[in-house]
Amino acid sequence: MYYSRDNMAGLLRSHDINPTHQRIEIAHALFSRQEHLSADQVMAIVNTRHSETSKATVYNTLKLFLEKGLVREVIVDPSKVFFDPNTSPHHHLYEVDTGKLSDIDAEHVQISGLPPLPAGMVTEGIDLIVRVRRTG
Amino acid sequence: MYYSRDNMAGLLRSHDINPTHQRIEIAHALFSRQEHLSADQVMAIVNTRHSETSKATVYNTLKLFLEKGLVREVIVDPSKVFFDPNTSPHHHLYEVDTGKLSDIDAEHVQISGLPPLPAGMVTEGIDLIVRVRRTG
DNA sequence: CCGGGAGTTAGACAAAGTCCAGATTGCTGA
DNA sequence: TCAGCAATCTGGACTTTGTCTAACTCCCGG
Ligand SMILES: [Mn+2]
Ligand SMILES: [Mn+2]
Ligand SMILES: [Zn+2]
Ligand SMILES: [Zn+2]
Repeated sequence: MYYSRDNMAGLLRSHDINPTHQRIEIAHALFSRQEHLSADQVMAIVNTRHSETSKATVYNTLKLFLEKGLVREVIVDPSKVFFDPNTSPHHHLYEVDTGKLSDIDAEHVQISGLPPLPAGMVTEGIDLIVRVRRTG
Repeated sequence: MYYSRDNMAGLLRSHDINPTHQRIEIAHALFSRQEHLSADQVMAIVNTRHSETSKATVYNTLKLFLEKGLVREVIVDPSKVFFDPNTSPHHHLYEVDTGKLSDIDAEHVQISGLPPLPAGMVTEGIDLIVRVRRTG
């Protein structure tokens, strides 16, 4: 298994993150599933096993992962942030009824005709979210 | 002035909304400015004048406007929702440092190569957000 | 061993938003 | 005119998501 707990320490180190027990568990929750998880979901997953991890540590760790570029943030639900272990360029499909969030490969998506940026500004990212609903 | 208080009643009626005093004030706050406002900002604006409007009414009214298609929601800041009086198709430029949010006309923007939707799904909207930061 | 820095923790706190039961408002029909 | 009624509004309690802090634990080098 590529994203086994054992491999998490190396992954963390390669992103300049000191691998502690809690950080390994949190990384494993995200990377073994390859899903978009909220902080709450991460905490629930990590704490079903053993050794309780505190809320503060979950939030601290997710923020650290974000700063170090290990995960990315997806802002799509007005009430919570999702953390995304997939940092390659991609877009999102959001089912508004169910809250289900899935990836859209950026490879074949073309965005053209954007106006030039205001001077002194640099693009940090372009988020494309396709909001869908079940027909009815 | 096109978006005077006097014209708000008609605008509300044309969207099947019973124009009450509070609803007119809230619509006026949004439409006279043509800006993206949070619920908090709306409440602050409405209450600088007279006749306090309660938090519950601000939230209820904004949700009603949303359902009736009078305004749209912009989800871009993880901590609060912005309400947008511009319901024509357009995209957004978000300055992550300052929180400043501005419109990008959709007219010349082309998005191509999106994969087909899952069966039984219909697109509710496509949100494109360009996140920018001041060079430094 | 011991000291110190990095990491973790409980729990208080804050901000955004929801909910509810009671008060107000503004019609309407007698 | 005005009582009755439905729609709307309200204060305030509550929930959820996230932040902060001061104390505690862990671990490593000397
Ligand atoms: Mn708000
Ligand atoms: Mn929040
Ligand atoms: Zn993703
Ligand atoms: Zn807009």
